[in-house]
Amino acid sequence: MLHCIHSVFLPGNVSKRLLITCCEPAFELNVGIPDPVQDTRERILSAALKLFAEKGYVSACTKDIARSAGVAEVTLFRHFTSKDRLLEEVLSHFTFVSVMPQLLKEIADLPCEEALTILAGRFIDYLILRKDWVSIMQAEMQRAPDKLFTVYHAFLDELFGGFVACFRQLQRRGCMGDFDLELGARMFHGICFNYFTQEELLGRKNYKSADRDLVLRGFVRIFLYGTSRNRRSE
Amino acid sequence: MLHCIHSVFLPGNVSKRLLITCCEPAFELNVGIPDPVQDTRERILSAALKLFAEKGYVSACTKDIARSAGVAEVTLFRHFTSKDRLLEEVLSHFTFVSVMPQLLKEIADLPCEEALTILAGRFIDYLILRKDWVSIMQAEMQRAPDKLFTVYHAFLDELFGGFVACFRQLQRRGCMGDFDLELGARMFHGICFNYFTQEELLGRKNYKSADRDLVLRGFVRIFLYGTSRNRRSE
Amino acid sequence: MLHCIHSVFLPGNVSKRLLITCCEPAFELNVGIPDPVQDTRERILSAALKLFAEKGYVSACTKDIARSAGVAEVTLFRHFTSKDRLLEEVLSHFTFVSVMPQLLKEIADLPCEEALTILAGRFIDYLILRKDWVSIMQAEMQRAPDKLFTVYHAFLDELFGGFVACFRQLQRRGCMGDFDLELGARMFHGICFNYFTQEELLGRKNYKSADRDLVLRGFVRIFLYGTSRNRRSE
Amino acid sequence: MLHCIHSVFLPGNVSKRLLITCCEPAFELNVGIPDPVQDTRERILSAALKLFAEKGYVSACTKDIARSAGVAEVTLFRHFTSKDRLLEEVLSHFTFVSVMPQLLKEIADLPCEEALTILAGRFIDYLILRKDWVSIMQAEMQRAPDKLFTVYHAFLDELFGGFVACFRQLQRRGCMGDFDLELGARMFHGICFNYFTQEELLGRKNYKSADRDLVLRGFVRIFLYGTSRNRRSE
DNA sequence: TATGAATGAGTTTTCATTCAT
DNA sequence: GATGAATGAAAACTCATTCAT
Repeated sequence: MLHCIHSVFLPGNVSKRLLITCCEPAFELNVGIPDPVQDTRERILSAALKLFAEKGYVSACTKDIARSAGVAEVTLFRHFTSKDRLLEEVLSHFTFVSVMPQLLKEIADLPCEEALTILAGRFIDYLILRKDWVSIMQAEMQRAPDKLFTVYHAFLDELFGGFVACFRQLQRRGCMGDFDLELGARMFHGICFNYFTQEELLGRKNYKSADRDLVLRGFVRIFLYGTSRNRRSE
Repeated sequence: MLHCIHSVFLPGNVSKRLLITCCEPAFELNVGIPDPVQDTRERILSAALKLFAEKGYVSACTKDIARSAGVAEVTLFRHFTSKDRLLEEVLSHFTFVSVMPQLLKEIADLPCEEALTILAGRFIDYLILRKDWVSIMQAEMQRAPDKLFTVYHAFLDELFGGFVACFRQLQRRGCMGDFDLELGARMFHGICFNYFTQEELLGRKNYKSADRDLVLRGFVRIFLYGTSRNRRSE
Repeated sequence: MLHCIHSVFLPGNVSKRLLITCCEPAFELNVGIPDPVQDTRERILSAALKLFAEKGYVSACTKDIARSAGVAEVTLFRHFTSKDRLLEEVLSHFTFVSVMPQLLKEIADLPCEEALTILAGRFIDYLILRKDWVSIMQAEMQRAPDKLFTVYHAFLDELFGGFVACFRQLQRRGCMGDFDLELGARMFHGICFNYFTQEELLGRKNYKSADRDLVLRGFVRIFLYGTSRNRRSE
Repeated sequence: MLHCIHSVFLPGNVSKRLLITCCEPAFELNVGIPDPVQDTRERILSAALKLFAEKGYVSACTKDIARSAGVAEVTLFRHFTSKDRLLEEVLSHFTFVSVMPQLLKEIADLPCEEALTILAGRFIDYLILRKDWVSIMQAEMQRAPDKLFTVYHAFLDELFGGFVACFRQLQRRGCMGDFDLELGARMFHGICFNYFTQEELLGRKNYKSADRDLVLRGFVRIFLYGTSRNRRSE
């Protein structure tokens, strides 16, 4: 269950490798114990994640998921009882892990603009890594079985909390102004999440990807200066 | 086809009435010509919009749409050939109309912060009015028949263009700093759209709705100060 | 819905023809109006009756029923919503009709032994005519959805009432003794029903069928003498 | 395999305890030899008997039977090869044992009416004890694998034989008239079996159970008087 | 002997779509 | 133009049974 921790929010661009690895983390961690049962289960989960994201929950049929996982359709039901339960398990199995704490340490010594730019970058990397997961959430929220709501809201709460903590740390260091942290967190999240949505989910490659850092830096600067007015105005 | 224009981006809060009216605008506009054929067509489109948004494209079955529109299932096919075509027609029928031009005039004489706050508010009102439409787009983009992409990207382009034009106007009036307008538009859009998504689509009523103006004003201030640094720093 | 009345409880042995006709009575009555919808419905009902009786409810699959009715499987569901509902409709569609009144008239002038023998014979004929229906009831009662219970108990109540009325009539004519009519009805019913079960359902052709009348007459005599003891003893 | 003998046809009413005990008789008899293999086998047989009776052969799935017996599903197949064979084994394992001989001795000295009333009562007690077994037979006869037919017909033959023997004994003692014994056996059986079916299987508690003896006595009297006419008429 | 894992064949049911009127 | 009836294709899910250990 601890898979993907290492790769998340690490410096550097997200590589194709990471995206693929993301779906089958057990392999790396359990190399010594190739438990065939877990393997089957894991393969089904990964196949389901991929197909749910690709075709939507309803259109991704269990037969295809099973075939794609290399097992018989029944096997899927043996492991997950129903398609609905499979969705739930997929969404909790691949759910985020708390990364903010570590990240806060990483950016502790960086200058403010640098810190926020890296924060934004890592957050987006993380979303890219969890692209399928996010995709499913975006698409299925309105059909929203309660379980989804719970998981997704927990995800958002965790994020906002992380942003708030980050801002507070920067404030303590004296490099961020005094402002409504909750509101700032929502704003910062909106900017990053929207960037991700447009670039990755909608495929609107408005900016060459090489320029990503520039764009994010641009966002950060506006945000940083905007929230600094109180300090400045003093 | 131009229904809803009047109600969009007009000053004042979006009332329940408007939201409801939105789905059956033809009645009000075509009172003089109660063309029964158009009527049938319109009723199907409205029913489809509602059900697609509610249950997702795949899960909203033609039988339910037809029943909800008060016609036989076959009639739906007479009018729209296939379910796929129906989706396309729904999405273009209820698509946005260019509202920015008018809005620019409205805020022409307002002080900058006021202008942007109202812009944000109207934009969100507009999204609320088009909630079903947006919902469908969010959910079905990944399944993305080309047609959807085209329509949605046109929608976004129009929006960004509008924001850019608005910023440019405010710059000319000397009340906004010098900054990358495209980048600003993306940022501003992200903030507003994310607010809408969370409040309306995800039902995360973090802020009491009475405070909406305060929140938006908070966003706008940060954005405004942030983009003014260049001017100020001079 | 009035099918089968004419053929039930008429004098004479039950012929193969009657048994077959029983399942598609509408043809005879509605010759002038070959309503294709009713026809389809009727064909499905008949096929279902037959297959349910033959293989049991669970084992008679809807595909086979549909094929045997000459329609597509979906058509069956269009008409009956679910397999469970189909069973219910089959059981009420082919349910008994009140025949006792007419029968009482028929045997009004016959000597007592003759009257009871004919009553027993007709009752068994009737069961043979409804063999499939009874078969299903026997087999599915324990799985017993409430609906079945209701229908079957109504069937039994009607029968017992009929027997009681018959005995009372014979008493009035002075040719039956004084005895507990309810108890007598249960006994008489048990004898006849058991005969039917063994001969028809279990295929225990212990007695040559030509002797049926003899067997029944034997039963009747014992019953008749047995219930006459009170009169005799006076 | 001879379990239940002691409790069958013993004087006194059938207690709840007997009914329950009936399914797991081996425990009591084999206390000294707790053969674990037989135990497993026995547990499966009992579970199968219960579930077959409750849900019908087809609906009682091997998984449930196994779970209810506390073993793995495969184990069931190890012991019985196939579900069909399991049914056969269940039906022969729990089949009746010849009880008539003993019963004849018991009623040897009783007055005729008393003897027949007790005979009827014991027979019904016996059926109640074998309720599950009878239930299965009733329900599955029509699907009738040959094996079932054989077992059930043997059961009936044994019964009829018993009744005939009983009647003959009473005749010898001079307390029953001269009549067709086969025919009488069928009649007597029908009356008792029908009583059982209605009270126990169909749950038609028409008569308060306290009155059971009265009802049976009523039946017996009619039967007795009816069959005595020949003697009397002389 | 006992079992956890896996499966092929089949079940009921739903859906978009066509036909005939 | 509108519809009731009919359908082929596919969906989720179940079941008895086998395999490997």
